[in-house]
Amino acid sequence: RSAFSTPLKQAATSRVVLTERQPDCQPLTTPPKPKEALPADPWTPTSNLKMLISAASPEIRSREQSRELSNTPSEVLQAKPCLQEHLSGDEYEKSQPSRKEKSLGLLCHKFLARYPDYPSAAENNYICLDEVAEELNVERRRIYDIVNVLESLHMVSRLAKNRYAWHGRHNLSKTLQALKKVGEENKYTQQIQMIKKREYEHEFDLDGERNEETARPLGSNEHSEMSFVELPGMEFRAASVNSRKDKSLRVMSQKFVMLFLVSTPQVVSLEVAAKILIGEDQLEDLDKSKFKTKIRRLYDIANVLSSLELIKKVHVTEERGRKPAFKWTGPEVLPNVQDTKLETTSMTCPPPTSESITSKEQCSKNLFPSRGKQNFTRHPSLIKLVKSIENDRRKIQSAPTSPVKTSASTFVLPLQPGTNQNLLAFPSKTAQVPEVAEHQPEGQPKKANEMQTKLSRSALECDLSSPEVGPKPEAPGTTAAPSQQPAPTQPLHVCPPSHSSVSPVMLPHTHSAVSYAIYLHPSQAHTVTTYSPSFMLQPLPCANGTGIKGINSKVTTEEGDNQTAADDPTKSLTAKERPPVKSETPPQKCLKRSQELQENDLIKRPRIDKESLDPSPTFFPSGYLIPLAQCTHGNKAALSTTEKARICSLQHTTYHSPVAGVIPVTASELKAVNIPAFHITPLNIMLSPTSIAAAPVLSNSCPNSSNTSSAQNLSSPVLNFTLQHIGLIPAGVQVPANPLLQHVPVASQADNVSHSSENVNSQEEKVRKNILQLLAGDGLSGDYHSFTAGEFRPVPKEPQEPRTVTENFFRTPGGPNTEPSLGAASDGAVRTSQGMPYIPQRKLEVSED
DNA sequence: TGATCCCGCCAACGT
DNA sequence: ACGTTGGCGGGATCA
Repeated sequence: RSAFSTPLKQAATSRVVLTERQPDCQPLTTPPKPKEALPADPWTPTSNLKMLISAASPEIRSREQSRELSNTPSEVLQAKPCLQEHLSGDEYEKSQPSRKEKSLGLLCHKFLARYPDYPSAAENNYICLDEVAEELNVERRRIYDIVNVLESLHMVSRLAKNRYAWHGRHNLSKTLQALKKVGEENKYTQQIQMIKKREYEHEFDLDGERNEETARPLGSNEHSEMSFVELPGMEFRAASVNSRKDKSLRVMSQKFVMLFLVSTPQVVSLEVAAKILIGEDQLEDLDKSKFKTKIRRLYDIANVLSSLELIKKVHVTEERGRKPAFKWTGPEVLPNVQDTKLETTSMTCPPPTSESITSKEQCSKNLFPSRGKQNFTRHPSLIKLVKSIENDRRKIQSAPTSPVKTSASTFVLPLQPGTNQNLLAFPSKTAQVPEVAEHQPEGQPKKANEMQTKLSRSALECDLSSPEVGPKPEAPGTTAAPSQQPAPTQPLHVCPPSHSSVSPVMLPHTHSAVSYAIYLHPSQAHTVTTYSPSFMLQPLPCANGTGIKGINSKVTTEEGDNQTAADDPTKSLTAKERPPVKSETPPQKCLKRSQELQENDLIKRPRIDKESLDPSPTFFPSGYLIPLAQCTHGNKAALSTTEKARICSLQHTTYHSPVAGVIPVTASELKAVNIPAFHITPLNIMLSPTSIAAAPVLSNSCPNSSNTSSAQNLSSPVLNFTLQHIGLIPAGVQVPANPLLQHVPVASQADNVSHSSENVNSQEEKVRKNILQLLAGDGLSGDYHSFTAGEFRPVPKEPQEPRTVTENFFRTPGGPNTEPSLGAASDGAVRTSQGMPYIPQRKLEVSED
């Protein structure tokens, strides 16, 4: 718990405030980054506002702020309480803050002003909901709204009960990449078009015919509920959070963002968004109230996103009239992320040893309160293991027959059909194999492997080098000396991720290096089997620019700034946001390469995908993406780096099932974390293999998944490969001996695995068996669940740590969870989505208010 | 009016 | 049983 509860308000400077706020911060750590140093006024409501204002980008909300804030500073708000007493009724009322002053957007600004965009790794920015609510003078409920949205962007993660960790924008680029990817996989673009088309049709020929076709696709698709998309790293928290059915805000927020990222003009009208999000749209009859509610929620989300300056409100004018819409003003999401910068260091970094320990300890302190040592202990063994794994992997890859490119392979989360757990998958911790159903058919040519390998290298380099994807944390001026803190490597903890593969599906990264894990609802899982056709459909996946179907829209912002074209994202970026991120030059090369590869793959593979399409098509992946946790999971990060490289190379495979989630951490993450080179220590490397291993394809196949020929397709080599990895994985996981991990429930069979590497072998065997079974078809059974990683919680010493995982993730039927299936699910029934025809475009104009 | 969206009831969850 | 989360939608404000 935070030590301080004292309100900062009064005397501190904004900066100070921050610092104080975070009791937990380590002294050493650099001070919070104050974004531009703010004036050091006493902390008064007013000052607060000022901060906000200054902080706030002018573009967004400028109007409101200027109006509201400037004129009636919120002083009123805070001051009021005192005044109130004296005032008579009317006066009192007058003094009351207007509705606007209480807006979520404003509140969000205040909230954001409290934390640096790019907090240094060292500092732990803990957020205590109670405190915040109190300080901001709002009910907690409101804070939840904000936090939930921030969480969807992985800007915060939940640590424990009333507590969240602030990550700022470090993970933002990754998150966005992941979201974009998922959005593409979901075919959101098509869905949007569909909707528009329908509307269009409606206009003219009222119902005439928009029969099923039109309707269908939509319904089928989205319906599914999604889960949350998580980035590797942040998962822990997610896990806990996810356990619940997070139905809305979080997920809705991610979906909403996805819409922006996939749509060409990057302008999304509320109406369309609501329909898609409802997914449900089942069949047309949206009921009004539902729709209305959705819209309400979208406003809530939009307000927060606006405060983050990721979107801004505009109006789209169509024939019908003006419709409220939002335009994306956030950073462009590049397919790949990569920066150069640290890589060298990271690569070079010496293995962790004593020093690492230190760092690690810090980490653990922050993130995981008590455990650290253990991990280290295991080191050596792990290393060996890793190496061996690596070797194997190499062999495999190089092998002529080399199995399908690993990249392609994906693991699917096996969710039980009935269960609700939406999200599960945890990458990390346990590896349970069981569920895996089949692996995917994608028989992709292997040649890719070779290339990949090569690429991977380069990619790695890139990744490594570019530490920050987005985040460059260091705020100028800020104290932090990233270097100082060793990265918290807690290597140990990390490991797990790979295994987790089990549950989560690993997606090959398409262009982006980003990895994410998607959690699906069980129901979805079935459906999902297929790969997303989207790729196929869209030959030009990435293009952000001109879109395919563009609507002619004119966007105008209020301020009249760049409003016009909705598109140039570049402009919009704020300096703050984009800090380091964009420097992608070097990386770009990598990207290009990877893309090229991808393209090739696409070309090659298309057929397969198509096939998959037919059957029951749609799947919309819904998931939650988790970014790597920064410090927390330093290890992972390390792993990820390696993987990343691979991924990078591999990415092409877009097609995977939407469901899958990628676990691997990206280099960027590391950067974000500010983890020093350490991460890359041998351990990491070692791990990476594992993580990679995870990649092997296993798709949860639905039993019926016609498309996937998974089993059949597996080549023995592949199978072996897969098995090996799988087997390894578990071992690896355990090795780390991270307490957390340990707890994680392992697959029933696997569970025994001891942490030590030695045990691995036996374990492997088990695993293999399981896998085989799965392949055979057993896997489908819903029983087993995924495991998860534990979540990290700050609280030291609580024994329960592990609990989260178990409980949440593993809920078994019968338990509390059994919840009503999502309504959606039922209807979600499958509808196939076929490619959507392009919709005739209408003219739209976007205007500002 | 229609667009926004604050407010807070109350259920699901967690402890 | 009680505290935390957060879905949800009535109805107040705004434009």
